[in-house]
Amino acid sequence: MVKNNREQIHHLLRNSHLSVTETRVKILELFMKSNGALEHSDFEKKLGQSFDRVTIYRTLQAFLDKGIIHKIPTTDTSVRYALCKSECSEHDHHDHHVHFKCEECGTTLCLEETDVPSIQLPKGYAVHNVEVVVSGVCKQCK
Amino acid sequence: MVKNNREQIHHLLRNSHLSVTETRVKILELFMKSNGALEHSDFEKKLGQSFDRVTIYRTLQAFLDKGIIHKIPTTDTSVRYALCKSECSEHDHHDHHVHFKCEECGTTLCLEETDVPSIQLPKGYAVHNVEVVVSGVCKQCK
DNA sequence: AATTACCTGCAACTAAGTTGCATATTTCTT
DNA sequence: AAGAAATATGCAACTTAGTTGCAGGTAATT
Ligand SMILES: [Mn+2]
Ligand SMILES: [Mn+2]
Ligand SMILES: [Zn+2]
Ligand SMILES: [Zn+2]
Repeated sequence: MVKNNREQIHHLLRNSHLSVTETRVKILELFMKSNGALEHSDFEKKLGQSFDRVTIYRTLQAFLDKGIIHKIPTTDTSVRYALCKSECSEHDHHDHHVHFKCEECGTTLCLEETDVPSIQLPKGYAVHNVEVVVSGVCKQCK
Repeated sequence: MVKNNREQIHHLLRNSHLSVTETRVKILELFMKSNGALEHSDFEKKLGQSFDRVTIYRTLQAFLDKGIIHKIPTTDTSVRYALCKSECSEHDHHDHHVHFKCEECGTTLCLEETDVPSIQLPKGYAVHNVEVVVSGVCKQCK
């Protein structure tokens, strides 16, 4: 039997020891139905003014802490967020996939199938994490 | 005969069709003597209040446009800048090296010797640029 | 030295992010 | 199912980041 979204979300939140609130459910629904990564302003736009800005900041921070979402690096000041699809948990993210930013449509995608390569650094550096962000033109825009 | 810094800077600016001004020289000197990448607040700190914030923004933007500096992606809202050591020019950056962020001291470094690997994306994506940011512990901090 | 081109500082504004605290909502306990 | 405890939210107030127009200043060109 297939769980519906609401149920999934409920379990996700409970497993992360977060209480189930309207804001959190709405934001998770947004993540689930959206194609690419989302940035803060997307939430303000898509949720209208039904939720306070501060609540959205705090919700995203909570999701990050619990390993529900991850950040994607950018060269501008925006911060992009996407759902963790692997089994991330509190303080233990392992989203070892490549991210793609389309220069045409602006969408940022998680390429779950594309692993980050291992990088050989000069002697003396300890590597903890490798982020790869590719930019170019996406399938849709070609 | 070895050129001194001032002369180098002068030539760099003239070659980029930028006039030689105090702000630009000071900011380039800062880049040259600093170890890692710099962010906007570093300039305000290190230059004191001798220059207007706006001037610093515009100076960095001009350097970016001319291929004198490049940005380094981060997962926070800060933007880091570093000198281009390869032969970048107006609207044509090619800094194909890996960046390293130390989790201990916070320094962000250009690892000029470490090339970014080529990445094989799923069919349908056109790749224009690949950014690699490694985090971990640097030589000094180990 | 004068003219032109370009750069800078200021003011005013918009957007982004943080913190403390009172109130509201959710969860736990009985 | 009701009350107590724990947690989340909204608001206000504040800080930091970034943008734009414009007047005056500095650098380059002749
Ligand atoms: Mn991702
Ligand atoms: Mn670099
Ligand atoms: Zn696209
Ligand atoms: Zn370090």
